[in-house]
Parts: sequence; structure tokens; C-alpha cells
Amino acid sequence: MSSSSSIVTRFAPSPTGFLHIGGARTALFNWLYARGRGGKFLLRIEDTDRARSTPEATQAILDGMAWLGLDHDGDVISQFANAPRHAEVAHELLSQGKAYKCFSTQDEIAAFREAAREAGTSTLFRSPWRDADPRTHPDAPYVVRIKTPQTGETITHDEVQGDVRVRNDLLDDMILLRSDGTPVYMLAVVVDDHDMGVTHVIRGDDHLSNAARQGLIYDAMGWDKPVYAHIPLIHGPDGKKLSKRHGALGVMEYAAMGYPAQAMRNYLARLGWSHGDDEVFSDAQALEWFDLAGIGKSPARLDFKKLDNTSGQHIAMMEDAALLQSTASYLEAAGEPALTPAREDGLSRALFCLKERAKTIPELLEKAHFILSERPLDIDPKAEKNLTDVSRGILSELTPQLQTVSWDRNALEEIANATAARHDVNFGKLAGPLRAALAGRAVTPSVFDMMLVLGREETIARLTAVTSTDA
RNA sequence: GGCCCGUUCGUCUAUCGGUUAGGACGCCAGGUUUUCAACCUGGAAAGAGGGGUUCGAUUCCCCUACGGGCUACCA
Repeated sequence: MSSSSSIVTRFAPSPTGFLHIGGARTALFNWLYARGRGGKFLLRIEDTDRARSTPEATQAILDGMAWLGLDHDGDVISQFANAPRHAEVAHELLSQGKAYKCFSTQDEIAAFREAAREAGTSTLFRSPWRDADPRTHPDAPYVVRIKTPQTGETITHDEVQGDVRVRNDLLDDMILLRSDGTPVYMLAVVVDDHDMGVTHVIRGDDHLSNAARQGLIYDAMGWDKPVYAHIPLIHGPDGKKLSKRHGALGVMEYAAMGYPAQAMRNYLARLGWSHGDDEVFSDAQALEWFDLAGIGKSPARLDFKKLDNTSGQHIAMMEDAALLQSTASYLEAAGEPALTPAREDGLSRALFCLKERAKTIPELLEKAHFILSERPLDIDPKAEKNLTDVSRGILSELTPQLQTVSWDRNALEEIANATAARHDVNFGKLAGPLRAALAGRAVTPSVFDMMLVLGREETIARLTAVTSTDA
């Protein structure tokens, strides 16, 4: 029961769209860090921007996290709901003289900035109200600004970027409360993180500069700062910031493309974080290995080829039950009907010869075509070409032998080879026709594996269908 | 403009002053083979540029270039 040392992380997305791939990785890092150390992983929705926040977006984020398997502790926290608490903190700072009421209008501020720009001086707004006597306060709307120290520097200790120091005189007196009394983001994050007991803030490095400003609030309130880890953002394959034109921005799109969630976790964890030369690892290993020291400092690009490879390796090593489950969630994400129990049973029996050959779930399903389809089989043109009179003849000779042969791979291979040899051809010549008969296709898993999966009865029925129907 | 961060094969990365700069994906060549894969073997491929510090720099410091972030009564 180490109450003071137990770790608390959080993921704090804005509900303005789906869970995108960069956010998913940030969530994953926080999840790995907390879960790997027996800590808590919290979820806070930063919905203070009422105009842009939607419940649909919140749901989409929840869906994305659920698919990725990133479970959070406790209730989902709404930042907006904490607004009164944020204001309370601002007023506390006000009463302590660490913040002040600023009556400057936005027009005045804009004019100040413009003049400064023309004069070539600093555009940092210096409010004339910082040290004004309260008795001179007008009866007008005001914002609450924090009194930023005007000397010294603020140092952000960052586990990824190292110590980042900023001179205080380069920071302005940021607004804490707007003129309508609502809190701004900077205040809200700090108060929420403090109130939630967050010990480690792992977030995108677009917040690195903000950390210094936020540090000012921690200092003013006398609160302990969390450990920071600002992680570089993910870029598109072209090295540019992720944007609409890259496509595939939402995690659910990856679900719909058929990448198993565990493969996605592996790939995303490996993107910008490393544990020596380890490339493919299980969740248990990721949980054990993940640490802040292994996070890289530069932005990483998305690489679909590597994702494919990682996915393929995970599919190959997944338990059948997990694979079946991934298949179900793929079909759901892709908007396709679920497998019937009979087909799922067939797929399950075929997995042993499929899993090492597929990079994604749809590819697995494609290779499972022979077991997922029923007689009468459609035979595609390429397969049809293999069904010549000669090959049909050989198949019709092979078929009866299948009635009595021991149904195992060696025995099947033996009679197939023997039959081919009797016609003075090698087995390769027989494989094409067999594929056509058993799967209706030219590209399939091993013919013997298909026979084993289909079983004696079905195998004979399919062979009989091509050797006897049209004559 | 100001401030801050970053920069090792095409890509993800290892290296924490001394290595033939390692691994993975991808690519090329060969092998295996029952189609597609998978698999096996081999190969090409990197320290942004320039100054320092040091016996010795990918590693430490400075400058430049390039990329990114912040600089809002957005989050």
C-alpha cells in the first residue's frame, strides 16, 4: 500500500472527433506506464470548449480505446463539470495576491500588440492592472490573470526532453478566468491533474511549452508538479504532420483494415519507444518493459509495411480463441455480418494452416475461403484452367482411394504422389486441379491441409463434383 | 519576429567518448517449394553541414540549415 508512491496517469483527449492514431499512442503509453507498475490509468474528457465538444466524439473516443483494449480506472471525468472548482482555485490565487483582475479590453490588447510589433518591441502584453490599487477598479468585466514572476526562470524537468528552461520575463501574465468567469485550459488541466492525483503526465510534445506556464500555477498554489514526459508526435509516411490527406487517422479505421488490436498495440508502442532490439512482443512484455527512458526524442513516421509485418507476426503467434475474437471485432468494425457458427467452427479448424500466412484478418479470411464457402463451389477462371480432361481423369482416379486411406497428412501425400507418378507427372501438376476442386481457386493453402480441414466426406464430395457433373 | 524542442541506413531504432556504427521493416540476389505466402542464406543502405573540447567524437559544447511546437478571453 504505497499511497504516496503509487502511479497515476491519465489520458485527456478533447472530444472533437474520433480517437486518432497519435492520441491512441499517447493513451497507450499512459496505459502501459500505469498498468505495468500497478498504478491507475484515468480518463478525462477535455470538453470545456462547448462549441466543439460533442457526445458523439466522446463515444467515438471510448469506442477506440475499447477496441485497443485500453481500459481506464474509475469514471470518465468531464473537465467541464469541474469548472466551479477551477474558478475556486483562481479566486484563491486572487485572494492571495498571486493573481489579479485585469480590466484591459481585447481592443486595448490588440492595439498594444500592434504598436509593439511596429516598434519592434516585445508583443507580450503587460497589463497595467497588475499592481493597481483595487480601489481604482472600474465596475466592468475583467479577466483574472496570474502574476508571473518577472525575474528568474522556470525549469520543466522532462523525462524525455531533459530540463527545459524558460526565462520568466518571456512569459506573460496568462489568463486564468475569462471575462465570463469560465476557466481557460491551462488552469483546468493543472487543477484537474492535481485533484485527480496524477503523478505522471505523458502527453504530446505540443504541450512542452505549456508545461512552463502550467508550472507557474503549481508553484503559485504550492502544489507538487507531476513528472512530465512529452512525447514527439507521430507524422505521416511523408514525414509531415498527420492530416486529413494521410487518411487512416482514426484507430477504428485500423480495426476496419483488419489489424488485430494486440498487433496495433505492439506497433504503436514500438513507434517512438524501444527496448533494445526487441521488435515483436506480447502485451505482458510491453507492460514489463515500458519505461520513460526508452522514449525517443524525435517524431516517428507511420510505416504501413512494418505494421503489416508486425500484424502478421502477431496473427501467427496468437491463440486460436484470440484470433477468432479479433476476427469478430474486425467484421464488426468493417460493417460486415458476423460469421455463422458453422463457418466460425470451420475457420477455427483451419487456423493452424492459415495463421502463418496472413498479415491482416481480411487476408486470413481470404485464405480461409475454401472452408467458408459451401458446395456447389464457384470455380474462378484461373482455377478452371487447371481442370482439363486429363487432370479430371487423374482426379477421378484419386477420389476412390480417398475412401479408405488413413486421413492424415503423410498418407494423403503418399497416395497423391503415387497417383501422379502413375501418370508420369510430378505432384505439382496435380496440385492445381486439386485446388480448383477443393477451393474453386488457384491460390489456396496447401492442398493436404485443406483436405484435413474439410474432412474425408467433404473432400470426396468436392472432387466428385468436378469429375462427374459435366461430361 | 521571440522563446522552446528535435535531426543515426528509405522507415522504426540500438549505441549512454574508443564498435568493422548493431537489429527490424522494406528493397536486391540466391535457396526451399504444391499456387500465394511463409521460411532460410547473402547483399546494398546511416551519424544534416561547419566549427570546437578531447589522445579519441554519432555521443559533450557552439553556429548554420532543415523540421516541429508555443507565442489566444482554443484545447
